[in-house]
Amino acid sequence: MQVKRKKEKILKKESPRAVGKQYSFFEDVYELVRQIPKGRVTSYGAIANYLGTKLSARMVGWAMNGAHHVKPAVPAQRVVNRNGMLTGKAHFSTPTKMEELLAKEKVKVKNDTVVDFEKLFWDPAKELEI
DNA sequence: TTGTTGACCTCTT
DNA sequence: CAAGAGGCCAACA
Repeated sequence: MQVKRKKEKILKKESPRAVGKQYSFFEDVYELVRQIPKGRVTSYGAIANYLGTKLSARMVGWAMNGAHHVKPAVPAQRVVNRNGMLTGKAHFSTPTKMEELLAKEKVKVKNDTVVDFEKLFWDPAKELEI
């Protein structure tokens, strides 16, 4: 994973355990998510896959869990599951926050699912050319 | 310190 | 075709 891992010092209080490592899955996830273009979306699996461990898509979700109190803000609303469903909307400040944020980016959401998900899908492996 | 859980994905029955 | 289980890593009790 040749992600632009800037030697930032995030994960201060977020990942006490990761402090010793300096870098972690989370950091890479945040970096990647921040690079998602406006109006585009991607999936947990794609991120996990890009980072090398496609089997740890769950961790991407965990990373998002802490994304709320991380700065700069991580556009977690652009990350959905494989079906384009807003599974993590419940974790936002309000259940509709995620949908609203996407709406501002001209991303249509219907029944908690991103419309034209396949078209708006942003594959990091391709866009960033691993 | 060990065990359970979690915003998921994929393979197997 | 539908349902179940496994697997990754980190946080929390």
